[in-house]
Amino acid sequence: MEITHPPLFLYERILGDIESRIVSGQWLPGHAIPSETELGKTYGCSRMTVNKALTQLARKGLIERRRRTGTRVARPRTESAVLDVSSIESEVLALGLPYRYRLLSCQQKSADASTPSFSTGAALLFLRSLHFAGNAAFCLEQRIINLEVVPEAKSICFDAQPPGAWLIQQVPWSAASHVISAEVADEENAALLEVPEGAACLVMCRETTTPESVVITSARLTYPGARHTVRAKFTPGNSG
Amino acid sequence: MEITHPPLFLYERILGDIESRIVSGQWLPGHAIPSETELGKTYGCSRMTVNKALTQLARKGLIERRRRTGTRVARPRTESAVLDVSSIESEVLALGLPYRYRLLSCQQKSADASTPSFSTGAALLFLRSLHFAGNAAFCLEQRIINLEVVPEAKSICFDAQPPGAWLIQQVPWSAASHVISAEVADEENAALLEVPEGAACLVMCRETTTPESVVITSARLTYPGARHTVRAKFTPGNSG
DNA sequence: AAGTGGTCTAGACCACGCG
DNA sequence: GCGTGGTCTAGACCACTTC
Repeated sequence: MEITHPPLFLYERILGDIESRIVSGQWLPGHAIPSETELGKTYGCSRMTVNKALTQLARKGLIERRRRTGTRVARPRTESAVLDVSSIESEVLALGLPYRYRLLSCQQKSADASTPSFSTGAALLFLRSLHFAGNAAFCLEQRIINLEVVPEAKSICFDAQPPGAWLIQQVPWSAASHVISAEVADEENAALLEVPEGAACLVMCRETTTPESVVITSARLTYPGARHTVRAKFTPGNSG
Repeated sequence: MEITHPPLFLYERILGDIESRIVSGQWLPGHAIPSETELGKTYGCSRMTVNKALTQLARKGLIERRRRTGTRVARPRTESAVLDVSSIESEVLALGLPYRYRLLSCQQKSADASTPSFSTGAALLFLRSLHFAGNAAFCLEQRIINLEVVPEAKSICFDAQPPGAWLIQQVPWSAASHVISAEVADEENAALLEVPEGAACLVMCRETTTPESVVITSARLTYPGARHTVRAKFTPGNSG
């Protein structure tokens, strides 16, 4: 499917060409994109047409434009532009509390029926870790990393560095989907999060995928419901 | 605060002028906006400059443009562009289940310390209702409507029509903020939602405000955690 | 047929930021 | 200085839709 191309305008073609080079990883974050005049010559069109394409890409956040230095591929700053969740560390610091992180476990296993998001047999890295705000437990993270896509993760030590922070540096532009739900804490999670057994928890599951729809990583974040909320603000026209 | 306007470009001025007329309710949904050529004469500029402003407004979804018939103020189709929650009815229908609605209670009271979002003394309408998907309870809605802003609500019968569906027709463009959290069901809510007492529930609180930051309505939606999730999808560049 | 939006042009000038 | 992006122009042609 996905045959939506009838009479493509020139600026749409330019936009699509550049976007696919970025999203495929061919042009990595920091890569210099030709100037408007150069692209105008390449496509045999005026600078205004090129400008229209590049301006829209900049508004989307895929590229960063500066005078004199030119246009470069931007580096993703958040795991989700929808919910604006950059990292748990910055969430905690935004509350004015000191941030601390502890790795609970880390092991390598192959994908099977219990991990339907990953193709069977793929090498996976399973991580469990706790994030603290001040002295209180803030969030329990259960992370799976697809080593077929990010083999470098094998040789990284996640004792000091949370996997989310490392991954956001590694993986170029990618898509993410979220599902938020509510659960009561079982005995184990209650002990870890320092809440009574049966307390309500907010669970956020995030899956990040490559343009080819291969899951790069899945994160399951469990927050004590009484201590955490997800906020979203909307003023008309924030999506333009 | 909010003095960020130093050297405003002309297209930004045009865009802002039109946006504020829409968002203030001066131009209601359906209102015809002058054509590009007319606006070009009004502002003493070329059509391209007007086009840049109007194109951006159309991308934001505030206006709808059609050839020959011209440009009109769009009508909001969702209570939140961020979470894409149009109405509970369409949520249920999207699951392929028949939708049913029942009003539990409806009473008028004045704002006091228990309703900090509304200025003290304001006339408020309190509604409690249940939404069903098939035969199962889907969501408990606790709604407060500010009658100072929407006095028409006094004479509306919410027995058959959910308040959210009615409000979205009434109120023009407005801003909404969301807070999502988790709670366990107390005895009353458990009975209404047909879940065991102590079950985890997802609670979404939404406040819709006028441009002057007066709260029009507040909605507290309680979903059985096991039966409902909030989904958000993100592909790079959806916000451009 | 007429008027609308949509794209595109081949110029222009300016502001910025690096050398 | 000089090259970059950013805006703006005064035209143009086309597609579409209603009349």
